[in-house]
Amino acid sequence: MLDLAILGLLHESPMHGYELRKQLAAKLGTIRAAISYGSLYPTLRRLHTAGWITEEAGPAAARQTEVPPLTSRRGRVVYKITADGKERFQELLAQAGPETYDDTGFGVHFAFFSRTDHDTRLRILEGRRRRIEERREGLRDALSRAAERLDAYTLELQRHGLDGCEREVRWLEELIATERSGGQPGQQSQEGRQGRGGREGPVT
Amino acid sequence: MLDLAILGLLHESPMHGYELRKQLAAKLGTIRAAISYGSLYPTLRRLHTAGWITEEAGPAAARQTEVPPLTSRRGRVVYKITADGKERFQELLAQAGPETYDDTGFGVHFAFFSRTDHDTRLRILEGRRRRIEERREGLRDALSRAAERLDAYTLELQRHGLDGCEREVRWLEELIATERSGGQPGQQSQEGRQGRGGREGPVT
DNA sequence: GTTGCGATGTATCGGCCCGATACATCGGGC
DNA sequence: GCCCGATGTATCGGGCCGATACATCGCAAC
Repeated sequence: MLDLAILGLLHESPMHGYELRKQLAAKLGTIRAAISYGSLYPTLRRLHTAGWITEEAGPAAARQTEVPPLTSRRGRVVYKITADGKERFQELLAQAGPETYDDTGFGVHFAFFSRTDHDTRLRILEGRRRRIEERREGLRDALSRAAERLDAYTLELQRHGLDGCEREVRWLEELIATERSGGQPGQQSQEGRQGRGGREGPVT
Repeated sequence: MLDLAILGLLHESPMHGYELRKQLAAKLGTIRAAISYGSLYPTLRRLHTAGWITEEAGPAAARQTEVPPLTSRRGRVVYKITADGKERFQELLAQAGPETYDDTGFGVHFAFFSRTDHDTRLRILEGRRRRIEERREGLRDALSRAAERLDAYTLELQRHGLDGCEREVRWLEELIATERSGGQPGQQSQEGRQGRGGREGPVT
């Protein structure tokens, strides 16, 4: 999953690790806290070994190449996607396994939807919807069957979860409808959206 | 986190691993998919080593004690909480670190709120609210600052995340208000709740 | 002017947890 | 009589996290 996210960001522009982490947090902040360095650097190494990215000494280190490193000077490393990496990125984008529909997997795929083709987008949205619907049904069953056997707080947790599922399904329905009509998300199709943060430009 | 959940369930009644996993899924299904055996058994072993639970041969194995195990017969193992374990459980319930406020940590704590004292409940609910409010502010900033630089799908993901935060905060506000007034969740304080799944019995 | 602090930056280590896999029992349907 | 799905215990490789260490740079306070 990290592979996809990193390849996707490096596809936009080369970067060093620290910057990568910040961008990752900005792009995926809604779905996962913040990727830790303990994951980032090993993953970058793995991607490098596989030939999907290159590692180059950045300006900070290059500045010092003439002076031999007295105190083992560690420069910044700039990572760059390769042609193979771009291919791999497309491959990861298109393939939709079970892990594509869980919270994290779906979030990462969705974040790169502008680079994904129409059919794949639709397939992933529908797969995700099915997944959430199953979770919702499970919750509904649990609530109607075992309502008396659970304490008030567990019950409230289930109800809140059920609400969340219903909200998620509505959101997905809207996205699927927009997708089928060939539009992009963001231009309000219904009355239910007041101008929040950014953009409310005219229909493209 | 698993420690707390397992100890909490074993506090209700002794169980073997398979049953434990099912109950865990039922109780925490809204917050984490389903605890895997690759986590469960090592954790149980750890709890046993620490002296917080005991492992006993269950009926299926006991039935065969007279016949020497020809084919290394593996019986079911029943786990039971000890006095130390109950103490540890209370300790884990009361202590609220940063990880108490993330999605999983909060969910697990909340699921055992009926065994948590009033003050701790309030402290955790408020800590969680603060956490979500911070996430919400970060998202709001990102949306107002970088709206033009993001593609439509990333933007939509942020908006959906922001909605989720606002919903979560409203939910927490309600719970905090209920908590302060000394009530239990579930008895609708506002008009906004129609009878869904289970229970709408009279006030206890 | 130096001292100290927060942001930038790279990297590892122990440990939790997951998914896949293996193996064994048992009840019931075909 | 046979297979299949539910029940049940257990391990292994690997991904990812939190804590930690180390190093540089700009800037503000003293």
